[in-house]
Amino acid sequence: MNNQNLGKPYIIRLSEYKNALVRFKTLGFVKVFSDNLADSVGVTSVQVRKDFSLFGISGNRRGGYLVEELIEKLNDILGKNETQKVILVGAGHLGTALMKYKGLEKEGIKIVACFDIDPSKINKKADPPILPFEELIEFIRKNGIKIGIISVPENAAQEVAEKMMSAGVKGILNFAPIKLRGIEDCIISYVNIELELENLVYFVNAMQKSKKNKGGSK
Amino acid sequence: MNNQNLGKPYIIRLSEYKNALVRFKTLGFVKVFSDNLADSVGVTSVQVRKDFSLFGISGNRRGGYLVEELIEKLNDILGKNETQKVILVGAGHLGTALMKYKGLEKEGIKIVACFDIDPSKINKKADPPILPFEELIEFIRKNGIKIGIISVPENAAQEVAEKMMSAGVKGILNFAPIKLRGIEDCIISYVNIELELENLVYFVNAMQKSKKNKGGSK
DNA sequence: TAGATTGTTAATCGATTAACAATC
DNA sequence: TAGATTGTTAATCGATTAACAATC
Repeated sequence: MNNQNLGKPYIIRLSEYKNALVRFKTLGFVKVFSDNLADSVGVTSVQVRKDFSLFGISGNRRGGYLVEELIEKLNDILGKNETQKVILVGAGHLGTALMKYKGLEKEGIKIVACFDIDPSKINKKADPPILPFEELIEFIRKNGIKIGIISVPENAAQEVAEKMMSAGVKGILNFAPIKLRGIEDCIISYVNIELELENLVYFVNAMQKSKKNKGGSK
Repeated sequence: MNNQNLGKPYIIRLSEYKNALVRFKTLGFVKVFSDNLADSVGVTSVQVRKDFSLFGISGNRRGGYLVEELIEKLNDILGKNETQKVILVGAGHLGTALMKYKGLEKEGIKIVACFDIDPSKINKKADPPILPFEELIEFIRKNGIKIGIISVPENAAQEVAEKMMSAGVKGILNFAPIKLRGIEDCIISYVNIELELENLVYFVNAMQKSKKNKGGSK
């Protein structure tokens, strides 16, 4: 995804290192080398050490890093000490998939409520509850929500974003395939599945062509 | 999604320009300026012209670009002249959302079949049909499929990828939150929702902190 | 001690932006 | 012609990589 999103690629990598470390820990590892992390995340070991040095994380020369300690430090940097409460707008197919997805909770991210304009989708007893769109602003204010996910159709996304921002949301993850106009102090991030596929199509085609032109040599 | 994906960020942008142009066209535009495209995609107009020049696309000095013609050229570059047939493995919540999603067809991308190991999910009459996982390799070979989407749990993703590649798939879009070991002539792309959210959490936290430290000034 | 690994400084690479020339 | 816009060359910026010093 490349992509089109927030700068600072090393933050994404820190999350990836952290996830790899958690897997290493379940395997019983006590220490790791930058090489292990590099392999697991698909970067070079220099990259790993460089990223760590950016945040003052140091290991033991010759002895690698202590898994437990490193996870702790990374969680601290990434702000993962407390569960992040996020809201979701749009209870369509994708929204439902996100609500049902267990992977988020594992990362300390909890969808605390979903909102939709379709009255037939409202279900206040569900977990997370699906509430009427009109209650969005009040809910955000009351619960101090800082992060929202948008999974509504393209033509509704901008309005949803504006309501979120007006109520105090500071970070939006937008699945609608459209650029949102934001305000200065809100960070907007995108996941655009069409775009990812189109990109893949282009590179697959390009590869096939270049192979043909080279007359079948690799 | 920043990020973690294929290089060449301008290809993603070309898709974005193309999408914007399609919208302009429905609004009745006959020509556009690089400034219009820049605004709509969220880049500068120099970026737009630079990207075009990379592919030998030129407009009319003083007169902008003809919408129709530009769409044509971009579609040509992006390989969008014929419908792209892709397959999907994993008919869980996310997989189902992808099958139901109309946005792909609009972009000339068609999920022609889905595969799952759970017998209760098989439905050969559905559109797209949901077939047994054992039929994956044969289907790919018979239909010359080049692109596959993986939406299975983390621990199954590598096996699925290997089966796909062995049958001739050259591009994979992976939704499982794990790095896949690939082969030389297959391009692997990632969409990782947890990672996007964790990234957002970090930057929202960072912003809040920096605001506090500056004593409330913007 | 020698070897393996970390951590940092400098070089390289690629992408974006600035400056400006071309021209309708 | 003057003004607006395109298109290109050069400068800048940031991220990655190479080289190497430090040290357990």
